[in-house]
Amino acid sequence: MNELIIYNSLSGKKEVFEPITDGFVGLYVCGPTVYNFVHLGNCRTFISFDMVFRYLQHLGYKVRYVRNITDAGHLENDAEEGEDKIAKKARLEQLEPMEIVQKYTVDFHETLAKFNNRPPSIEPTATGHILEQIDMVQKILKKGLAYEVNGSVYFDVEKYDNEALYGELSGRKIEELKAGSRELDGQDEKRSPLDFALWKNAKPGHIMKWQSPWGLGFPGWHLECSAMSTKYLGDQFDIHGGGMDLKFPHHECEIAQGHAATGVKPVRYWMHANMLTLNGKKMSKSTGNTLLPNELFSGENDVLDKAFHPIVVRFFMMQAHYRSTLDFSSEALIAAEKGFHRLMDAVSLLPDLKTGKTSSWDIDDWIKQCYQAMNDDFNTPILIAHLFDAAKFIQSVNMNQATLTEEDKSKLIEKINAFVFDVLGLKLIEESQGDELSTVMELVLELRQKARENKDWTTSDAIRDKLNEAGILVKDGAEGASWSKE
RNA sequence: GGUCUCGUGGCCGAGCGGCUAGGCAACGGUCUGCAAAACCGUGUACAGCGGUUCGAAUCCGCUCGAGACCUCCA
Repeated sequence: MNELIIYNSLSGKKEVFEPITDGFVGLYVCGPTVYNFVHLGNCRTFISFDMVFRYLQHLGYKVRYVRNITDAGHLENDAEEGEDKIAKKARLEQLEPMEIVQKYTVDFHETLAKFNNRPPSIEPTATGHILEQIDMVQKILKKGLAYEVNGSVYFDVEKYDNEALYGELSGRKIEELKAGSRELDGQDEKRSPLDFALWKNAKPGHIMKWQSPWGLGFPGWHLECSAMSTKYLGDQFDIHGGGMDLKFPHHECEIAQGHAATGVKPVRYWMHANMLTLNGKKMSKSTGNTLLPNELFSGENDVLDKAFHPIVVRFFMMQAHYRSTLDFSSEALIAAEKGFHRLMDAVSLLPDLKTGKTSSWDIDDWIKQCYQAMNDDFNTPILIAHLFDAAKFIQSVNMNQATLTEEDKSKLIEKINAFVFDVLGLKLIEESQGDELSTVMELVLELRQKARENKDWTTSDAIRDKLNEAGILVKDGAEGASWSKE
């Protein structure tokens, strides 16, 4: 089998993946700030990395997957007088800040569970790691790469840039950044507009604050990820993921902080998932161009024509590469939904296939191609194309137009299940209408069969058409009729 | 304005120097009482204009168009 190749945002190239410790992978992904419901764009990133997590596990790696919950509300903007996002929401909803955090953390977990995401190995919170963050600030201060002003501590970007290289991830040069940055506010404490806060002094009235060597305050924008990834994965770890929009400045600052504090660059492979768009534009909380998962599942929204099952949405996302933007539309989702059902029908059919003395298809070659697709930077769309080839073959065997040996059948079952369920994280959508409907349908189809035997086509067609109108699809197969809900 | 992506057949979406991507839709066929489903077959698509090359959707340049980042956002 060929090697796993990952596109590393740091080098801008595909690189062979070599973990620091054989057989183990440290994976860190930036989690959400829990001050609002997660929208589908947020979900896409977490679903993408869930797939990465799953595939690494499938390959046999022991993966420690750390994803933070940002529950310390960072400021709304970089200016001196920003308002804490969680505190602001708490004021608007008349709740304690930690009630806000709890409410949206629960929503986040529930939503990702619907998408069949596996929970991360560790899900640390920012407020639970204030000491680690303070510790990291002190380390950076000791190295002389940060300075304190009025109870706040700022990272000295220019000084760091002299020794290391600031901007290597985002391809930015410090001179260009300086030229492009706005005028400083008159009372800004920062020496340079590029500097960023490691620790902020809490103004009177600021709710979420902690005691520190520099007085009462709260951690800076980017610090928590560095502190927590270092604590749980070490000074240097294998993969750091996140949304494309976090590349600059968030991840750039993480590199600078981590490097400054520990002396080594924190991450070997940087992975960035691309944006989910709606009407061709990035989904974004601040612009309101969003769709919430529950609006999608219920169909209660102005954007799409109907409701969609979370697993169908997951499949839709897997049909695009994680590094490409993906646009959300009814048409595209309906197409994905139909394809999904065709694939799952074949998967369900597989265990019942008859076997013979020969196989008319090269299963081993197919398996090889599936791994090749995934090993090439997690190319799920190509994997899915191969899965459809298999679906076609399964149907052919079912119709006695192709053959399959017992041995190949078990191989096929093993790998189809591995790729469809373990790696892509799909699952069969249960027709959960309960036994009542099933009993009724059994009776109806029985009556219809009687009519058909009597060649009473008027009655049998009427039953089928009426059921169809009610959203129940009747399919006449060789072994009798079956039904499914639309 | 700066930095960087992307523009593929009716729609979605891979590919990224030569070899059928795939899904949905459409059309023809097999099957069926008729349908549906399933299966078989059918598309000479790569924004435009130049260039490099034996050969370009794929590399280079320009033009047009879309988007992301440069302020919190996955």
